[in-house]
Amino acid sequence: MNLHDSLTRETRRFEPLRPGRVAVYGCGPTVYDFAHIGNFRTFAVYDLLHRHLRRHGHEVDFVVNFTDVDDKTITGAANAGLLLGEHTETFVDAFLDDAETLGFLPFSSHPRATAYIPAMVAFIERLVKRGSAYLAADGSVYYAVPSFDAYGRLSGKGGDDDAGRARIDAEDLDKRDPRDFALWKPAQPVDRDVGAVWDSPWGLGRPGWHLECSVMATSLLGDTIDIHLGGEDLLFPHHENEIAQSEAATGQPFARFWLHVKHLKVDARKMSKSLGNFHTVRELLDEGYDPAAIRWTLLSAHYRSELNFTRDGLDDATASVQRLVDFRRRVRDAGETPGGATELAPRAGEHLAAFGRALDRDLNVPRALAALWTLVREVNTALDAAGGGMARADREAVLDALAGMDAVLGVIDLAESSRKVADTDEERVQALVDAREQARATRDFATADRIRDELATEGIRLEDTAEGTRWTRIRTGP
RNA sequence: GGCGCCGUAGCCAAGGGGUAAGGCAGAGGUCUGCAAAACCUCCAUUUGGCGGUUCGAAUCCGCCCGGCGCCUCCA
Repeated sequence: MNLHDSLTRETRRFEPLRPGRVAVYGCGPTVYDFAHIGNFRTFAVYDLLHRHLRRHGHEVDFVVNFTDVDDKTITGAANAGLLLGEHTETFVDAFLDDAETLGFLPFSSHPRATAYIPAMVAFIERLVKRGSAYLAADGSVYYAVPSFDAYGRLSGKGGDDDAGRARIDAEDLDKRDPRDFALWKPAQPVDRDVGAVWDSPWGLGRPGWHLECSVMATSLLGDTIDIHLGGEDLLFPHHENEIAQSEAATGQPFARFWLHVKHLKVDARKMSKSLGNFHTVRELLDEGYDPAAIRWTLLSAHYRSELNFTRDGLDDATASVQRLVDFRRRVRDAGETPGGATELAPRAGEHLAAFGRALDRDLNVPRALAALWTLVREVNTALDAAGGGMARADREAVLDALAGMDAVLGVIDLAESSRKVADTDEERVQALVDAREQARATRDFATADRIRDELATEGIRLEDTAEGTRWTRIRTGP
């Protein structure tokens, strides 16, 4: 498969450093609030990559951290009158809930920054020893950017002639270079209030944000990882700083591929609380949207393209997901016709292969979806022509192809699970459907249509077929 | 100001030197008591505008217009 590497700005073939085992690190949420739909676009792409790597037969060590100590988490805890851990726990749990809602495969591990403080201290000591970091008069330990020649290679920013250099103000006076960044910060009163202080050779304090990811990544995955992911905003300075720290400490290349996910916009504007277009997953669920439709929407554009998140888009996605659910059900329920496989079986295999090839091209989901819809249309056409039946071998091949595609898309089972009805409800619906059948038998269409309309308002769709009336719970959006 | 990205039909969205994938919506049709679902047909001589390179450009180059991101611990 090929992936686009932000560092070299080229798309090239990806092979794991260790055959069959891929080491991936994705910058995770800062747990100071509920993650929003934009955050989840990025994480949905993590899940997409995770699933596709597994489709390739790789074992994947996929680490997604929780940043549970930084300015925002500390401020949030202080405002809530809680200890840091008490405050962040809520949002850690919420993230894991939302991830499950959106059908994410469990990641290999979710390290919390606060669990890696000793490793961070040791990491800083190595950097100080190597002359890459220094203790400043204010008690902070800073990374010395000028000591790292390759600084700026990833982002094209941060050269010593950069305009940002002018950004020197009072708080930077203790730095040797304005680009230097904190690895360790001395304890402030608010830090002590919420319990965000740890001991170190430089006194009580807490780690700098950039350091956290370098330490968790190298601790869990080794000095050189295969793929490092993040939102596009993290390219500078976060990822630039991660490279500088990690490579200075280990002497090894840090990440072989850097993938950056483009931000989504909402109604063509940047998402922000002031514009009122700030959505969380749970809010969208409360409005009645299907989790599978949200997932579909987040994945439907290429990850390096801007994605405009709209209600219309969610409605489109709802329809697409419903069509897939209907399709799988139709194939599963199809009557069996005698004989062996026809041309349908090899065609299904070809479409699955095309689907995989598209994803191999830097996770090109839109192109992959074209293969999916071609499969759907060809099989539906064949079913129509054959009066709704198909050969067993064909059906198995089609279902295998569909399962192979959905192993990456992950929407069909997710959609089915949100369409379950309670048993009692089922009896009531069936009774109404039976009553309608009686009415139809006597050509009392007024009654029949009234029942159908009533059920429609509950999201129950009726279909009169040659084998009788079938009913299905569908999703049509809020 | 510095660095970078984007502009494809009503909407969403691929392609990225060889003659515009796919989905949604819409129109007509098959099926149906009527529907629904499904299928068939139609739906961009054209890819923000103007030039240029080329046998050939949506794809390359230049300029212009419009939108956006990063440079502030926002995914």
